[in-house]
Amino acid sequence: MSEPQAGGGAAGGGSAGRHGLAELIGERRAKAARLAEAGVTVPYSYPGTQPIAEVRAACEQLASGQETDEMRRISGRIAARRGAGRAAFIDLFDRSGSIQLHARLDVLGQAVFDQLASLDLGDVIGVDGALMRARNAGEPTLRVHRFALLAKALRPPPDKHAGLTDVETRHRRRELDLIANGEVRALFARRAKLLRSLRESLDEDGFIEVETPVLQPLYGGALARPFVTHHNALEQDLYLRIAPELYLKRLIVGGLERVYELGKDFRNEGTSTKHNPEFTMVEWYEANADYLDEAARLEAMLRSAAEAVGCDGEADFSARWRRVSFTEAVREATGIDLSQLRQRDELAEAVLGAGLLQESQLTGASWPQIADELLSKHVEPTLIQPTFVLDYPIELSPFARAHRSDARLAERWEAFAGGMEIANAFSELTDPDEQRKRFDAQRALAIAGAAEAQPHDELFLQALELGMPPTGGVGLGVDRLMMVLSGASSIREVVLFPALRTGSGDVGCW
RNA sequence: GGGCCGUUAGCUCAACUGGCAGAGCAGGGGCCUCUUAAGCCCAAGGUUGCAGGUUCGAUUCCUGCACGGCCCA
Repeated sequence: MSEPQAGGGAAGGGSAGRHGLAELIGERRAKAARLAEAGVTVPYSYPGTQPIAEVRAACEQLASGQETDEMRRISGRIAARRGAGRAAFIDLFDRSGSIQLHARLDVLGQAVFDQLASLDLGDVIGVDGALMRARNAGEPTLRVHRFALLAKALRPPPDKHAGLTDVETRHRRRELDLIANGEVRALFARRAKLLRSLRESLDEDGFIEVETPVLQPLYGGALARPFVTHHNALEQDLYLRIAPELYLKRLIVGGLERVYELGKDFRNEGTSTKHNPEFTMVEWYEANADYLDEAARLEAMLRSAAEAVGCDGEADFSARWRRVSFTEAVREATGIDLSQLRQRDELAEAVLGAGLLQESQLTGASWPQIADELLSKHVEPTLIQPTFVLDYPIELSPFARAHRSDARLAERWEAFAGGMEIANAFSELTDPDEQRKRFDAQRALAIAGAAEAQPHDELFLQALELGMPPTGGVGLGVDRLMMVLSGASSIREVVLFPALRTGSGDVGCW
C-alpha cells in the first residue's frame, strides 16, 4: 500500500497524448537554443522604456507615411506577426496599449532580421526603434533598429483573435487571461484606482489607516462562520477574522478618533456569483458621529470613487442616493406592513398567504429573520440605483445602538446598488452593559443552534467600560462595489484569483 | 444540497436521426519590403473530461464521477 501508484501520475500522464502541445513546446525550445547560440541572451535589466501608449501618441503627431529618426525604447509581448518577405510587421503590447513594429532587412541586416523573424507569439522583447507611420493606413509604427529578448515563451499564448474565453481557465490561470484579454488588464488597473480613491477620501478627512489582527483568538463583528487554524507554538486554535470591527472600536476607545482598515475578511461559507470566501472590505469608525453622518460620508466617497474609476454599470453615483426605511422598503415591494404585523406567527401567515416566501424558508425563522428574508428576496434585487435602507430590526444588529425614537429598531443602514448589498453601518453601540446583554442574547441563540451567532468577547466589553464616545462605523465591500462600477455579473470577474475547487491537476491542459 | 447546461487539436469552434472527427488561428516547409484577424501554396496536428454500459458500430444514447456555468435552497 505504501508504494506510489505506478506510472499513473505526474511523470508520464501529463504529456502523454498531447503530442500537439509537446511539439509546439519543442519548436519553441529549439528556437530559444538557436537564439542562445547566436549570442542573444536575456539582460538583467532593460532600463529606459516608455509606455507603449506614449510612443503611439508620439507617432500620431506624424503625417501618414512619414518616417523619422527619433528613437524610442519600449518593451512588451508579441501579439501578432505579419511577414512580408524581406520585411515584417509585429504587434507588441504592454499594460498601456499596443503598437506595430516594422522590421526591415535593409535596416537590421540578415542575422538580426532572421532572429526577429524567428520570434514566436507570446515572446517578450524590448525594442529600440524610430517613430514612423505606415504609408497606407497611417498605422502608428516603431521601425526596429535593435531588439532584446526579455523572455522566451515556451508555451503558446491563447488565440490572438478569439482570446481565451473558457471561464474556468480564465480564473484558474489568470496570467493567461491577462495576456489574452486587454479589458481584463484594464479592469484590474481600475480596481487599483478604486482602492486609491477610497484611501484618499478617508485620508483627506483625517482618518488614519491601521492594521489589526487577521489571526484572532476570538472572531466577531459579523454574523458568519469562521475559518479555523492552529498556532503550533502557542498550542492554540486561531480564527481568520470575519471582520475587524471589534478591534477597530477598541482603537476608538484608545483615542485614535478616526480609523480605517482596508483588507481581507474571511467567511467560511459557500461561494456564489456574489460571495468569495476571502473578500476585501474597508471599515471605518469615526468618533462623535452617527449613522446618518456616515451615510453622507459614504455617498460622497462613492461619488469620488465613481469619478475616479468610471462607472459601466447602471448605477448612477453622481445623483443623491435614495433613503428609505426598512419597513417602507418592504411595504413597497411586498405590501407587507411590518409595523402592523408585530407577532412572529401573524407575519409568517401573511407572508405565506401572499406567496412571498415558501414554507421551508419560514420554519424556525424568527420575526426579524423573516423580515430580513423579505428584504433580501424582494427588495434587494430591485435596488439598482444607490439606496440606503435605514432602521433595521434591532434583533438583527447586535452591535448597533437602539434607535433614538423607536426601541424596536437599530440605528443601522445598509447600502445597496446594482441589486446587491455593498455596505453596512451603525450608530455603534457604546454602552457596555447593553452590549453585555446583546452578547448574552447571542449566546442563547448559539445554544439554540445558530452557527453564526456572536461569541462573547470579554476584552471588547472591558474596552467599552473604559468609555467609548458616540461613534459611527461603516463596512464597505470593495469587491461588490467593483462589480457595480464595472458592470460585472460575478465577483470572480473582479477578484484576480477567486476561490475554486482544486482541479485534477491538468485542468485547462496548460 | 437540488435542477438545468457545458467539457472535441495549443486557442476559438463545427460534426443533422448512432455510420471514416472537421475548419479558422497558432505551430512546421515555401513565396512576398506597407501589412494590420495580412495573403497564397504544401505538409502535419485528436485517449472527443474520466470510468463503465447499450450497440455490428458511440463525440452522439444510458449510468456514475470530476470540474465549471446559470438558477434555486
